[in-house]
Amino acid sequence: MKKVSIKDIAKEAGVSFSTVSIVLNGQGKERKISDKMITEIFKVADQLNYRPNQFAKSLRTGKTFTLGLIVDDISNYFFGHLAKFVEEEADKFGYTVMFCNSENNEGKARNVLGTLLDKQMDGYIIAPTSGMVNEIENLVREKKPIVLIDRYFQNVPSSYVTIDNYKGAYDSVDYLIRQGYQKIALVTNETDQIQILDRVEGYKAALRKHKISFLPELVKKISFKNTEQKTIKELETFIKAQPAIDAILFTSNNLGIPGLQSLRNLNIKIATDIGVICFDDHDLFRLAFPGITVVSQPIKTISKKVVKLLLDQIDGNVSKDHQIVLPPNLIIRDSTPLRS
Amino acid sequence: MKKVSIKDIAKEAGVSFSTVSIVLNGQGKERKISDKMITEIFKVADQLNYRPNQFAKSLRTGKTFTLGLIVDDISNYFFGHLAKFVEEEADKFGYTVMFCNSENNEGKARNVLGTLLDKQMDGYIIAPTSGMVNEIENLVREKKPIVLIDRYFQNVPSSYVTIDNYKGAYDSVDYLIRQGYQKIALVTNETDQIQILDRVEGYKAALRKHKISFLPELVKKISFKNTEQKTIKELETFIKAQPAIDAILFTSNNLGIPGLQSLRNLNIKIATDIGVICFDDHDLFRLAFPGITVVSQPIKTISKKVVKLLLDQIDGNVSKDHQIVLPPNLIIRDSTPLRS
DNA sequence: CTGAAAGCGCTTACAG
DNA sequence: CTGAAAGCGCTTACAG
Repeated sequence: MKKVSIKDIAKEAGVSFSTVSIVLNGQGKERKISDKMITEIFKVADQLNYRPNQFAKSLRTGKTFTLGLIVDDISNYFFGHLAKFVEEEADKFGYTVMFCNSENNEGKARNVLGTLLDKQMDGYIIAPTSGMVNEIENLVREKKPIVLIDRYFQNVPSSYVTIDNYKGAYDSVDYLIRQGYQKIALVTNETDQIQILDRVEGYKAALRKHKISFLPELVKKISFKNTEQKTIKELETFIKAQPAIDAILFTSNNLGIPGLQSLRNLNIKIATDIGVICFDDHDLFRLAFPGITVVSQPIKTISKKVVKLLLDQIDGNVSKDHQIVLPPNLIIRDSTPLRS
Repeated sequence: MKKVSIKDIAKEAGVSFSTVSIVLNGQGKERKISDKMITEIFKVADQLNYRPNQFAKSLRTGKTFTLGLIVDDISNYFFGHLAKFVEEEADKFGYTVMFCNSENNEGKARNVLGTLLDKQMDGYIIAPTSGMVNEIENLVREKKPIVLIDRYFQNVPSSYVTIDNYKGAYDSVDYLIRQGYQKIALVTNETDQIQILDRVEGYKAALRKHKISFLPELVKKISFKNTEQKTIKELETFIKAQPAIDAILFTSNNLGIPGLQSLRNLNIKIATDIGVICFDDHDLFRLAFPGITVVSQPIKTISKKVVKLLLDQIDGNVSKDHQIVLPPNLIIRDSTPLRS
């Protein structure tokens, strides 16, 4: 079961192996190789079940037809679906994808980026951790094809695709207030990542618009390092300490899901006792009873845009519009009824 | 920003590039390269920020330090978590993982396997579709490192890691009957995949044990090709047609989640009106109200075993116990109360 | 102790 | 129309 190479085909077909290479790469016609030779070579290649050695190819051409994807956590609803659609889209163009989880942790993120760089991906799709600014800056400077997702760095001129996070939060809070909620808590992560900061700003702006004063004690920040259990406990404590709260905006799934658990533990009824909105849709929110109102991201569109942007860079076509901000979608369910 | 190679280091350090290669591969000591040379070479490599070209390496050594993972759908709870843990585990040993979705579709599955083969993964982790028997058989015959997950082929002597699906279903139905349920429906997929067939067998066996006769009309089979909407509709029709049903066992998430939706649409109350158990845990089942009783798979353990088995094969250590069947875990929640 | 050389499997100017 | 040759960046016997 020896691996068959271009030489084996050459021997079998009675030509030099350069000719084989040319034909197999579809340049037979333009190089005026005789038709019968072309047919013959393809036949032999087929018979021997030839599969080109990709290393050799990559070593020569520098291309790998592989995209690197770094996300926080692939088992997360948002990133899992993103990964799926990215793979689907990349597959259409003959690319495969290699994924790594950063666990939202600087060290791990830098390591996996290093590994992907060593394996010379043709392009990179990265949800960057805060500490990666320098690495990303370098990649951009070196003109490596790269598209950031979910967040970006304001001072780094990279391509990215995100949603309008400010608007997502603004619309949610505006909607809550119109529904009659007044004491709206914000549960968010302790981070300087732009997508989170924008959500916080959107929250504040909506309060301002309605002349409701911003109360720092209604904002709870959770560390990325928390276990889910710890988050649940912290949220219980927070909610108990602020009994006047009549609604909560969670800035992510990772917060909203334990949040639901905390509310259940405290025996606080969603909709009846408290309004709830969460960023990012999820099967749970769709099917929970009551259904949870969410700010949903158009994950499929994001994935398509990301792959498009990246392949354009790889192919040397500079996209003029390489920083894409998509509109979020407020999906109203039963967790935010009119406040009586 | 030219890529620095081993030659650049050699020139800088004033030695031949073979020496550099030897030192960088940590064989300096045993090849008795002088200590100062070793230090010098490492220093230069560091200064020049040298990163070895992996193609060249792979071309010579045949190793890629990459594992290929083929799952039905990475955005699925079970496979997403599996992928995460596999990556985590592989990372510990210096391997990265390339993933592909088969979409449970023969053509796609065969394609992605071909691509991974071309890219010469060091090993393969595959949730095989039914049509892949021949491909898997070939891989096994060619002694390619491979471990199947979630299901396997009875006539192919490959490594695999699954749970005891028969027992999972048996225990669930046995439990339901002890709780007083009598008319237990089974909602499953239309497939000949072993993990599903085993679940069906477990269901039948438990009925037999309790001398409840098996009624074919209580079994609903759903096609993998269905959209979620179609499944919801089909399940509504099925449930309406069998009003005597007092419990349902769903053999997978992809069935249970639309199932919950169907029940809601029909205004049938889980726990009060009907008992529900589903295969594979999920955030939704944990936090739904009422919480859904599930047959949970030890995903982390599965992932560890899979990677262990695969790396053993890669390293040429034949594991005696290469077909692992782990016990499932019946997690009892509120969807299966004592039937009054 | 260290270096020259072959070779992994390709692609691609170049020559004829 | 087709082939000989160089080279991508490494590793690894082999020689001295």
